[in-house]
This record gives sequence, C-alpha cells and structure tokens, in this order.
Amino acid sequence: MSERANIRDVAAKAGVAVKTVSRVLNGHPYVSNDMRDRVEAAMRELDFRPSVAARILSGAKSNQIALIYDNHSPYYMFQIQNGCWSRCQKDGIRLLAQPVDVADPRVGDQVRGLVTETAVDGIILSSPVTDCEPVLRALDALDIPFVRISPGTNHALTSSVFMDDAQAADDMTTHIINMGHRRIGFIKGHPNHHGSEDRLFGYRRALDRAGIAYEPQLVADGEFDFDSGVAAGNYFLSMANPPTAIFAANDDMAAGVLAVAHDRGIDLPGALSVAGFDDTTLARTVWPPLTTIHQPMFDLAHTATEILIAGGDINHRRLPHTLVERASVAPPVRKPA
Amino acid sequence: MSERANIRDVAAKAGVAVKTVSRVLNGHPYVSNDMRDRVEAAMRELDFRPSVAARILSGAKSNQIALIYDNHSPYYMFQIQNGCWSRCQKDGIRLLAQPVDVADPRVGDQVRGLVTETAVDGIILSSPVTDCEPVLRALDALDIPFVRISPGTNHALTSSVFMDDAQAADDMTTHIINMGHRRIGFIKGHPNHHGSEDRLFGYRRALDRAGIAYEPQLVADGEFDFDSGVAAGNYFLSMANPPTAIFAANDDMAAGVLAVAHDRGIDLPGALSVAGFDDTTLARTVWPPLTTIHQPMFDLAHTATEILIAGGDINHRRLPHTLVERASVAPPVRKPA
DNA sequence: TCCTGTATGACACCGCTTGACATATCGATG
DNA sequence: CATCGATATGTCAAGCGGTGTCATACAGGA
Repeated sequence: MSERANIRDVAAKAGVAVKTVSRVLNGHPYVSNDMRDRVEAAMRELDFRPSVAARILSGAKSNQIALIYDNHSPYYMFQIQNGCWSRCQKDGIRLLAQPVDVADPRVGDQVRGLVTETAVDGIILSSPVTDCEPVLRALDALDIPFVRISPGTNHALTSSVFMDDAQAADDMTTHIINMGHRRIGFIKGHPNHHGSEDRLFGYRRALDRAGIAYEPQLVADGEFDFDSGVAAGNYFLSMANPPTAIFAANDDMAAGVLAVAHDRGIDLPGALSVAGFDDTTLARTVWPPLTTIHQPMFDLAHTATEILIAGGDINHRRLPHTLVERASVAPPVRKPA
Repeated sequence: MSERANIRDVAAKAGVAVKTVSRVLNGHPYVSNDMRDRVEAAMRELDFRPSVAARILSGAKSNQIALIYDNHSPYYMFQIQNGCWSRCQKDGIRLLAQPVDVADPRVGDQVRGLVTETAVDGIILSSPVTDCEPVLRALDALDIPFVRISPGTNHALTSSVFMDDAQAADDMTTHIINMGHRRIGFIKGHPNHHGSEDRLFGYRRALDRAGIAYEPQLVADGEFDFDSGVAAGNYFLSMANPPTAIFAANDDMAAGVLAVAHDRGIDLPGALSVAGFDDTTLARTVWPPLTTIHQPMFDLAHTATEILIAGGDINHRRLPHTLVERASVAPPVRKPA
C-alpha cells in the first residue's frame, strides 16, 4: 500500500502482460473491452499512477506543455494561465508556466533547456515572447510545435490566436465620437507590444472616417502602466485646450488618467471622459468604472491551447472583442459660458 | 549537433568514464578541479542537457517543486508565483504551478497524482490550500516535504511562513483611531481564509485598548471581493449614524466602499476614511489611493521556497508587515453644524 | 487455403544514477 | 620505510517504469 505500484504490479494483478497494461493506458485501439475493464480495475485497486518520467524516457509523449511568458500585468497573466489550464485539464495535460526575460541574452538558451530537459510536447508563447527572435529561433531548431497568443509579426509559419486590436480601437474611438466628442486624446501602449501600434492605427482610422483631423499633440506615449497614465494625464490636462475625452491603450493607464483628474477636481465623466482597453479587474474597481474593450484573454489562451493539443495544420484564429460600456465615457457637458 | 548529446557522449568527448561525468553533474566530493573543468568544457561544447526524466527514473532528486494554490486574486498569485520563482531560479529548480479546487472532493487524489507522476521534491502550499485537510493528509502519506504560506491552523508539524495579521489589523485600526475616528466600520474577509479572523481580532483589540466599545453592527461580512465591498459599503452608508471610517480586510473590498462613496457623492477622505489591507496594485490605482497594510507576498513566497530548498528542521518564520499611508485615511471633518 | 484485422505477449531499450569493487596516487603515521 | 587512510578515477551491472518493435495466435472473409 505504501509502496508505489508500477505497471508490472498492475499487470501481475490483472494477470496480463505489461504491454497490455500499457495499451490500456494509452488508449490503444486493439484492446478488448473485457481486457480493458480488467486492467482498469487492477489499476484502481492499486492506485496506480504512471510515471511521467518513465514515459518520457521511453520516447513517448510527455503530456506536458509549457506556457512561456514575460508579462508584468498580473491580471493578464492570471487570465492567460487560467485559459491554458482549463483546456489542459480536460485532457489531463500538465502545464508548465515558465516566466522568462525577453531582454536577457540567454533566453534562447533557457528555452532550449526547458524543452530538452522537460520534454514538453508543445509550447504556448504569450506576448511579447511571441516576437522574441532568440526564442523563435530556438523553437524552430528544436522542431517543436508552438502557438502564439497575440503575436506581432504575423508570419504564417506558426499557429496563432489573436484579437483585432485595430478594429477594437476603432470601435472605441467611434463610440467616443458618437458621444459627441471631437477632441480625443490617445495614450499609446508599450512600444515592444505589437498591439500598441494597431490600437493607434484604429484610433486614427476612426478619426479619419469621422472627418476629424488627426492632431499629433493629442497622442501621448505610454508604457501600459499606471504611472505612464498619470504622466500622460498630466500632459493632457495641462494643455490650454485639453481634450474632452482620453482613450488609453489599456486600463492601467486609464486609471492613471482618472487619478490625475480626481486630483485636479475635474468632474468625471462630465468634464472628462476616459476610456480603457482590456477590461481587467481594474476597470470595475476604479471610479467611475471604465468603459473599455473587453479583450478575451481567457479565451485566447484556451483556444491557443486547443490548437496546440489538436495538432494539425497551421491555424490562425481571430477572437471577437466587445465594447463594454460603463460610466467613464459620457457626452461632454458644455461649460456654462 | 542536431542529435541530442547524452552523458556517454560527454564522457567520450572528455575522455573519461561515464561515472565521472555523473559525479561532476551531481557535485560528488571526490572530483579534482582539473577533471571538473575538463568535463564541464565537454558538456558545454556538446550543449549537453541532462535528461530530467532519466534522472528521476533512476531515483535521484527531480529538481522540481510544485506550488499548489487555489486563490482567485490575480495580484496575490502573481506575487506568490514570482516569489517562488525568483528563489527557484537561483538553484536551477523547476517550478510547477498547480491550481486546484479545495472544494473538490478529489483534491487529495489530484495532489497525490501530481506528486507521484511528476516526482517533485517538495511542495509549497499557499492559502487556503494550506488548510485543506485532504491535501494535508495526502502529503503526509506521501511523506514529502512541504511548507505553507500563511496557514491558518498552525500545527507545528510543518514549516510555514506568515505575517502577523492580527497585529497588522491592530496597527491600522490604531492608526485610524489616532486620526481622530471613533466610529470605525470593519469588513470581514472570506470565512475560509484564516487571516480573516485574525484581522478582526486585531481590530477589536485596538478598539479595546483605545477604550472604544465594540459595536457588532459596525462589522460587516465580506468575501474579499469588490462586490462584497460594495454591499458592505452600502450597508454602512445607509446607517442613520454611519461610521466615519471603514477598514476593509482587503483592498478589493476597500475599493468597493470607495465606489459606493463616489456614487453617493460623499467627500473622500474628508467625510469618510477608507483603509485596505494587502497593498495590491489596486491600492495605488484607486482614488483616493488606499492607506493599507503591505503584506509581503513576494517575500513570503520567496522565504517559503528558501526553507523548502534548504530542507532541514521545521521552521516557522514571521515576516514583517508595514502600514503604508496614502490618501484614503484622514482626520474626520466635522460637518458644519 | 491464404490473407488480413484483431488481440496479446516477450524483450530490448531509453539516459541516467548507484553500488560494489578495483586501482592508483599521495601524505601522514608509527 | 612500510603502512594506512583519504582522495581520485574507472569498470561493470543493475535498475528506475514505461513504450516500441516484432512475434504470435486466432478469428472470419475472399
């Protein structure tokens, strides 16, 4: 009881060959129902757990996949991990969550180490590792299947899952315009994240379509964190003719703008509308709750895992976003002149 | 180059016995410096990566540990994971982050599966898995070392790392009292999290010491999430004689109170002080930024991992908390009567 | 009767560690 | 100086717990 049962014990108990147990274990086709039942009973009785190590060593699949990430947003990573998880669980696949530093010159090596040492069957890359050349090269050389979540460079060589950042930004900008705003500030995202450019693109496209001239001074740099949102907020609200609405490329920065506005005693959302992007927990938590774009992180990860597990051909899947309207975007109130 | 090198290749390349390479690999004492250098050079040249699987199978340590959690706070888990990570990395130890559901009757089984299948060397339990009987029993039976982060039941049988929840709550309550408040509401945490009780205890102790009578109607139930904070906020602010300050057992609930206050147009922090607990990103993000207790999650996890890796005797370590003062707690302003 | 599909078994092998032994060198000890 | 113990390396075989390959056996259809 205390000693751990191995496949031979099971075979003995069931009175069959070791190989047969192995067949049952792996769902091999040529096994009679009788036999399967008998073996499974023996396994249950002995509380048999196949050793992953032994399996790997003998050249089989490891039933393990790795999620490689380098993202400093807790909420984002939590969702991504959970998405991968939920899919893995269904097939009893083990998930190794592996943080890396894309700026470290040894990333390629680390990834190679991970793959060869743990013998994972496949890899999921989350942004921005999706566009880390050394990692991509290592993975190619290793000849291991991988799928990328929200990659930037969309070369057709690998499967990927993503949302339409440009369209989403366009949607939001249009929404703001429809509320009656004409001067709309935009805060860009971190330059190493590809989505940033797309979001800016969508903002400009919506402006264009509405016949509103693009003003470069209404676009501020940002890095996806609260502090850069604060900085951008201060920049905008110090202008002689500040925008009546600010659209930040993610929720954290939007929260920063909100903080600045509160600090300056600006009436929200009357005197200033603020929109976010991502729909993290922050969006609901902050005051006023953020009108934002819901990025389906969980689904993105879930789908990526699905594709990886299914194997097969290269697959690109776009997932839908939604604009979630809360209280932070409203029609501008004219100052009583 | 493309074929993966094994220990025999290394031995051949270095012109030594396989056994010697193994000795180097495992830091065996009787190896000369010359030899070690030679072998290591060969390993580097061949880009040799010892197979973890083979190692495990032959009875050695796996150099893998698992972090088992069931916590729905992204920020908390992010910090915990990172803390474990940073320590593991130093020793080249692989970390398996494994979510479970403490309410699932099969948790014990799942944990047993994890341990026997992956052959991890040790386990870190984060709250509330720290107090999940089936898991604890499984681990005991498996005879595998584990350490607990912020456990409730503090039986001396296993190592643990924690903070002084009661003292922290006491500190905060005292801080609020010192600001001039006498009617202080408290929002309890989730009942399955042991820290909840301790925090309530600290609140009462501080009240006692200050000679303020404990009023049960000033204590509301909560579940550590934003919504329960909103509910509690509404409860308090609907009272005929509402508290002038509210101390929530975590930041999320404090944010909920803030939202209610904003909604009702209550002046913050003048008419209502709000304090949180944990010092998550939320605390800085919200308006006004929360005065809160900094819980050293990263350090907790780092230390837990340290203890696990070090092995040795049972060890209980208390880590210091700090009260971080931001803007959400201020002296009450008397209403102009 | 021969062949093909189904069902089971025997056995080597994956890459590494470990233990039992065999040597060999080197200083210290009596 | 002979001897002994500590240090340093090698040989060999066994084994960890599975899976792949190949062989085998029996069934029914052509």
